Amino acid sequence: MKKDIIFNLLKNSPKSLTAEEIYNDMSQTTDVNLSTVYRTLNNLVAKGEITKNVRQDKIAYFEIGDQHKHYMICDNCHTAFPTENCEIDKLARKLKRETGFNITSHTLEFHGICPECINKGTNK
Amino acid sequence: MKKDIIFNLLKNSPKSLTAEEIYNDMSQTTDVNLSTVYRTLNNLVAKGEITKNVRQDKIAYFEIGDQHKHYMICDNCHTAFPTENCEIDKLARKLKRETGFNITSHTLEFHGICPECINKGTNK
DNA sequence: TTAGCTGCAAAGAGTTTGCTGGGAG
DNA sequence: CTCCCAGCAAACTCTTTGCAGCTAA
Repeated sequence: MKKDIIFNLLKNSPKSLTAEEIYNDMSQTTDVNLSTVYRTLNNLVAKGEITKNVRQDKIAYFEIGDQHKHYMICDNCHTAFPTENCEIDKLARKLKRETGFNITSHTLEFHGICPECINKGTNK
Repeated sequence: MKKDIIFNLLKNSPKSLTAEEIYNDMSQTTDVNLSTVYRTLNNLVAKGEITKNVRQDKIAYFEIGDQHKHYMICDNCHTAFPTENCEIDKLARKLKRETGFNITSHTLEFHGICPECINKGTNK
């Protein structure tokens, strides 16, 4: 089942993946259609097994539900650097308490220029 | 100049606006084209006068640069409730110090169900 | 047989772009 | 006269959907 292949790709990836990345990867060993990838991913999201996150580039990134990560994204080379420590949960709980809003998820994204691009002076 | 109309709409709005909202609003008094709205908004963003933020719904929201706000978005009624206090700047400074990444902006978005929808029990 | 996967092609939504005419300085 | 602004239509990108055939239980 292609669902398993997709799930495993996500499971073994250290970073979140786009539908296209998954499609390209799978294509090397399996016969797949992009629609199938999207459809499967949406199924997994609906089941709560994976997470979907739309970034500033308007592209949806998927990852296994439990590997909650935030990223620092370089506006020059577009690399996404994961940030482990998420102190937002504290803030979320505080907001929940103060407003009665039942917060179930959040997204956080930092933008700027990564050290490498700063050194290379390749900033546009 | 339509740029001024657009800028003022954003200036007088308590919340961030989408290109379409701006277009609809302007259309009542002025003759405009959606492309013009987009083009003007992108100009303003390039000049740093306004800010563009793509949310999970894949729609770009614009606001005046200095009114930095985050939102709690109800997944049921889709209303966006602004959150004033942004403690992310602290985190950003810390990350900058630890990683050398020059963070210039960030986005934060909370998702869940708002008090009103919880009470009404209209959750799907 | 019944239900759930697929592939394929077409549709959709939001946004961008090329080309052209117009108005401001 | 230049140059920037605006309108229009077409193009683009990522994603979704309808339809039909297949496959597994």
